[in-house]
Amino acid sequence: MLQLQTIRENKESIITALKKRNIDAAPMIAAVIELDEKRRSIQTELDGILAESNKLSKEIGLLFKSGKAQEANALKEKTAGLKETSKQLGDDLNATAAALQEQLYLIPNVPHTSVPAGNSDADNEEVFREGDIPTLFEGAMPHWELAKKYDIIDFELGVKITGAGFPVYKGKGARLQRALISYFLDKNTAAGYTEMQVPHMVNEASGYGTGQLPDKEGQMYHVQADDLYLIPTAEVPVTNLHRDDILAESDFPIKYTGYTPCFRREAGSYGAHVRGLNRLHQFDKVEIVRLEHPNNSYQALDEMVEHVKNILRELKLPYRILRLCGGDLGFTSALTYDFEVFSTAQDRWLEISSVSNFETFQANRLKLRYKDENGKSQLAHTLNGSSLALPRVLAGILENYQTENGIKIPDALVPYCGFELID
RNA sequence: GGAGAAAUGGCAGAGUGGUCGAAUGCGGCAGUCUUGAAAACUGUUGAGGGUCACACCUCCGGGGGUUCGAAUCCCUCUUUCUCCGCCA
Repeated sequence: MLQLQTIRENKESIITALKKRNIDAAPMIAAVIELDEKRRSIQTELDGILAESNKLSKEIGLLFKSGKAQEANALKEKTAGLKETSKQLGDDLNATAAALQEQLYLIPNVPHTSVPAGNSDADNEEVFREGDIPTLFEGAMPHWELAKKYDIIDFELGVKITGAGFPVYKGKGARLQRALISYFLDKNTAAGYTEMQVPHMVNEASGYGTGQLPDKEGQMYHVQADDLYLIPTAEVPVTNLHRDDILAESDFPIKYTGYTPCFRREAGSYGAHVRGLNRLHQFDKVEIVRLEHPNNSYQALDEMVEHVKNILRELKLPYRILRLCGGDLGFTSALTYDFEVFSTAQDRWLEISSVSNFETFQANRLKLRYKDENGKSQLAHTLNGSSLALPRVLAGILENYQTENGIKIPDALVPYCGFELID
């Protein structure tokens, strides 16, 4: 959520910047400004009436104390009208504030100046590429066939017990999953991220805090009996750890990592690109989250990108980094780098990590602030990234490391797996 | 699941209808003293709206109500604690 003050002061530049997202924000901004002005004028009027009625109440108290009941009762009558008006104004104020809030929720984050214009993922800008794309032997398979051949992931069993998009990992497949989780967590904690285990369900306030609500309501599984949401990413519970906090400048940086399963309804997804591990309703992910001073957040973003690079380098997977264009940029993000691993057998790139700076967009919803050197409250910056999402890393490993004798385990993972080959 | 108690500023903890945005202690910050630090002493120290700045307004777990007036009374929800039951 953008800050009102920022909108008031930078109306034109916000509208211009949001054009990169291919939206005309002018009507929304105009609505916000109008509602804001209305809200403030109602507030001013209401404040005056409340001030008067506060004053009268005090006088009445004093009159009663000094035994002047008659005068007191006369004043009481005066307050009746004020009460009526203030009730009405109060209702007005609430309605206007709610409408304003609703309108603010509709406006996405302002893209960073480096974000390229564009409509779709075709317009994303490749900024880095590394690693050799292996030459596979004749008869190399995509991961869903490998999974079946070596009996390490069973999609049908998942369908039986739950439904499509809920795979069952078996034997060495399960062990490799666990190995990846431990390996990622170790890499992240070694880089100074504190490991956290958080709930896998969150309440509504948390959903609003990081921006999944109300924008992506239909993407989350909602447990209606208890009004809780299954998390679509660890970003939600981890970032919300500091909802409503006021930090000291010296608290920065705050760096967390956490492993969680992630649940996504993926309503409307279909086709070849959702085969196998490419798109799931439940998958595992290790996330990194940072809370930063605004002056340092872009440096932090670069550090996160370097960190993820190091992991992919160590896994010896061919990958590239894209700077997302305005049309592909998430609602809450100001700048996002996507990491993609090349799937040799599928001959396409698979997104395995997304690293973003949300600037103050989430912090404003979270009321996540810090005290600056003048003792004033300022919004912090929040960032997060996958480090890393398991299914597509697994797909990349299976497909790129396959040999005629089985699937080799990347050297870095052998100590975690306890075996070198899936055969 | 049943019975009872409670929720107040960063923390602890007073406050049961007006003089309370809230005593006191701890912590934080600034100053005095000191070569420096500690101790001691003095001052200061919640959040939000509003204003050029003041004024002013709102907030004592959330929501609603009673009253001229609510941290204080009533209703309701949530959470925590104690006892009982159940349980990985």
